[in-house]
Amino acid sequence: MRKGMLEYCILLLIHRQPSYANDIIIQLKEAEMIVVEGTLYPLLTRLKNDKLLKYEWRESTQGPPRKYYALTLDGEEALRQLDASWNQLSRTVAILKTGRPAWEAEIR
Amino acid sequence: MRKGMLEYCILLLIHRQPSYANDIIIQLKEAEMIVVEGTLYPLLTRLKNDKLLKYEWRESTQGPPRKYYALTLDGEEALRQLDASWNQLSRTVAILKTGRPAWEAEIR
DNA sequence: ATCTACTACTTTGTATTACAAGGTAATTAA
DNA sequence: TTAATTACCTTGTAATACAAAGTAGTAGAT
Repeated sequence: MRKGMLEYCILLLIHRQPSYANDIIIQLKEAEMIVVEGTLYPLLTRLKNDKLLKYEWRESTQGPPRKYYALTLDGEEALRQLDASWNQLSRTVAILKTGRPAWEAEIR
Repeated sequence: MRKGMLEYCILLLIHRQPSYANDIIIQLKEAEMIVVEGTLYPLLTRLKNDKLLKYEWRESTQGPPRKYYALTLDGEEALRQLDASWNQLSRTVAILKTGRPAWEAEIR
């Protein structure tokens, strides 16, 4: 069920604050979405190639430098699209649960 | 983003009322989730093989007989699991949108 | 100085989900 | 008997995510 959600979650997260891979893994874990490196790195690379993300190298006080990712303008636009898709998906589930659209759920 | 959601949506729908393939496509379309035959039939077959669904043949007044699918006990249990996963996913998105869990969203 | 541990990033192979396209078979109507 | 309709099924492909293994830069201990 989580498939395809990861991209959305990552864009949400980076939209709040530029982050590097380990930041992202930790923050997703706090939101109870477990992700491993082997999933995350290829996805970040793809999002960068698709021009939704950009990155800059930043020095770390304890270890090698890190790629800090941030949204591009295209990324902001993609995030708005994904917000819309998520809202649509929520409505779909609500309809399928009740048999009618959520906005008329209160009708007796 | 919809990946993996289809199984949940189908179980939700069949839980409400036993249905055959075309019923399911129409009801999903009403809930604004578009699915085609080539996706649905293999999925129904898999869910049957996994013992989450069972079916019975029913005559139709205008055409060949139809396979009406219904949930098995295992299917009901799987649906409860998927409900929990969906609720978790909703919480995750809420957390990632605000930076904090939804249940403390009202704190000023 | 160099060895070790740690951190960060990367690659390869595999399973799963969904779609596109095309195909088979039963029923009804012309 | 042919054509149209309905219902179900199969094959090949793309995308997502994971497991596992690998590469390389930095810091600290000896």
